[in-house]
Amino acid sequence: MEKNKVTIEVVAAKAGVGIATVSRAINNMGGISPKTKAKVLAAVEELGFVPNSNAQNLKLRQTKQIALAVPDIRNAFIPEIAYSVEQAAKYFDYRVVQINTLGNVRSELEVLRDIKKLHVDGLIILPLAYPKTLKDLINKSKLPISIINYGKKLDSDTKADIVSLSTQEGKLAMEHLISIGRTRIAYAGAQKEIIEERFFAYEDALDHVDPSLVYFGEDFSLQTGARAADHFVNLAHMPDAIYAGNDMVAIGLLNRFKELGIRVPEDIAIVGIDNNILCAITTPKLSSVSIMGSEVAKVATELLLQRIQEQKIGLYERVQFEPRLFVRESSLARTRTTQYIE
Amino acid sequence: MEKNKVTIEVVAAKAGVGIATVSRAINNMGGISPKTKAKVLAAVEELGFVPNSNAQNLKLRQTKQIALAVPDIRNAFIPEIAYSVEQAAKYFDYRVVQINTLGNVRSELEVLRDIKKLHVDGLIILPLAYPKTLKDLINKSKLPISIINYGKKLDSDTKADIVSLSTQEGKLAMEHLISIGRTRIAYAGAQKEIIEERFFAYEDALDHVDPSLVYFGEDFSLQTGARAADHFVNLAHMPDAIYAGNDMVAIGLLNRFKELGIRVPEDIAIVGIDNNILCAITTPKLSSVSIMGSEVAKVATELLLQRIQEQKIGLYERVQFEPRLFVRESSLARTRTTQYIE
DNA sequence: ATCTTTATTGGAAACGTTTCCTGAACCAAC
DNA sequence: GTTGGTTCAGGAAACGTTTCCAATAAAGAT
Repeated sequence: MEKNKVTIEVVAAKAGVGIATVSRAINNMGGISPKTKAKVLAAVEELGFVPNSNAQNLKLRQTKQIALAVPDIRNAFIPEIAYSVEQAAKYFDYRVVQINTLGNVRSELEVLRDIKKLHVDGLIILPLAYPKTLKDLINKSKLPISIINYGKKLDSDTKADIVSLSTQEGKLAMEHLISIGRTRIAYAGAQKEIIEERFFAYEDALDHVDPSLVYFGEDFSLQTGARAADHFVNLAHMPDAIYAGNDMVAIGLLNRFKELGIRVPEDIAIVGIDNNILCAITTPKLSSVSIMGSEVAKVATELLLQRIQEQKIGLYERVQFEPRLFVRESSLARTRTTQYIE
Repeated sequence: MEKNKVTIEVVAAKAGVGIATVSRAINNMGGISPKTKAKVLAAVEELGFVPNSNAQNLKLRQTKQIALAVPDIRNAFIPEIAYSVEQAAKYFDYRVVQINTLGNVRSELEVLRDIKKLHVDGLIILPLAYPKTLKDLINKSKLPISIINYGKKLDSDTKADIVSLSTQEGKLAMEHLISIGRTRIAYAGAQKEIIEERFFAYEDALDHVDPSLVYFGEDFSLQTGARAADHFVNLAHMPDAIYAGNDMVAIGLLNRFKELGIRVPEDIAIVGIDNNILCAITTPKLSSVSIMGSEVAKVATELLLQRIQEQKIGLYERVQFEPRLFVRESSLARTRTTQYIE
């Protein structure tokens, strides 16, 4: 690897000054005459000197890095979040280390447990589940943490800034389906343990839950959607609307229904959640509720970095973003159906 | 930030040994009796000691981190690559720092120029363009670099491992369109400077290029596809097939054609490139050529980390991955069209 | 019992910065 | 020309490891 041995000392020698002076010059601090400063900077330039960040960080007790732990960068709205975090961090001159927890609760806890080994100044985590251990580990941790809260209310005494993706998106979706006159509404998503709120919203919106209208798959994927479609189709009494736990599931439903010759929204209306880029390109276009992922990521990052820089302790923020409903073809009201059918 | 002041010295005191012994214990090196080792490890456990990586790295002259510079994590097959890199790096106990160059050539060069400031042991870069400066900067750099080569042949004297996403994917796509009997084939993509090979494959596959059948948009996006569709529709003599520079463009075409009442593949066949997850969920399903992104990313990462660990110098690898064609509905041959139309 | 050899151990230097603190140099004012 | 106050510069300590090297203890050979 043959690193350049250009250290601050070499620069000092070249410029004919002491190392302290070089340090002052490159960090442009006061207490140095413009003339020597220029001299030093010239030497820096000529030698191509770059301060060794390990040494700097060792001395300054920081790393200028934060970690971003997400379930899986390949999923739905995560790239958007990763992007948003990276951009916000860059503004503070911070780098982002990427960690995929792989939808594995154990590895989420591991991240927190080994957080010191991570070699970062702070952590942004988007947890999949919220076992009691999670809060304990967070509260025990000395590191600033921002949580991007996905669906579940966290105990208020959690020692972290929490930016919540709305917990109302399910309600919004359900209200929408009801408002367009659907009465037999189904739910499709992963087992409720993963993102409970999504399913609770379903229960809450209905007087009575028909168990046959609830389909729990393994995950929030296209496959889950396809299997859910098969399940609903085989019912004696099919639903007339489906609230899908996320867009991938919704698209899985859409596809399978198309293959089965079931019309959306005439036979069944569908609403997804996340409002990802795919919604606009499915057939029919998918109605969806946006949870404002990139805005949330930005705020979570800013809170974290402010906390780090100000060495703020306690006074944890709670920010809640409101969801937005985007009505597209998959949930047009029946009275307007003719506009859609060509 | 109130760091734990648990240093190796505290552990040494607790265990009643010297600091050198502690170091030997935690890095399980030889020359230490099992008994003392156990004693030290117990103290480590009890105090929750975690070695300060800045100090370690300063001493060892490494960072245990690599940077991944991609145009934009939100685009098409990039998340897959980022994921693959992270997983491969984890295997070597390395972390990945994420950088989005934002499709900006200048910022790509900046990454290379400031590579020392990046505080990493190596770099994986997926460049958008290949100005002469790029090679110069790479060759001048002392840091190990793996290039994920996207479409353009690099000079063979580039001092980096190069893993190439195939340059034959365009050829494959064109041959496919020709094989299903299409004669008036168009191209849609970004201006040719960005990924030249994609367009060159188009030129190479044809005896004569009709300029009206070539549409260059600003980028490889849905919008570019939509605009291309408008362009082709207004032609006196429409194409009967389109080779799209990537899937997003292809999907943009697909959508706009649907709105315009033009049938795919009956009126116009379409083939995209990347074979991303969307291909299976469009209507009609999109034929596409996969460039094997995650395999490429894995190999690029492994080469980089091997180079780092073995301190290998010179002997740069060139790996080429072959593309794979996935035929779906958007490019079914006309004789089989009836199978598709319901 | 004495002398080698081997297995463990601890002290101290080094990695490359930042920063405290002391010292020199300069200037103005008496 | 001495004094007092600024301003600027440099030496050295400290950050928390790893590792060389010397030292000690244990063990084996004579």
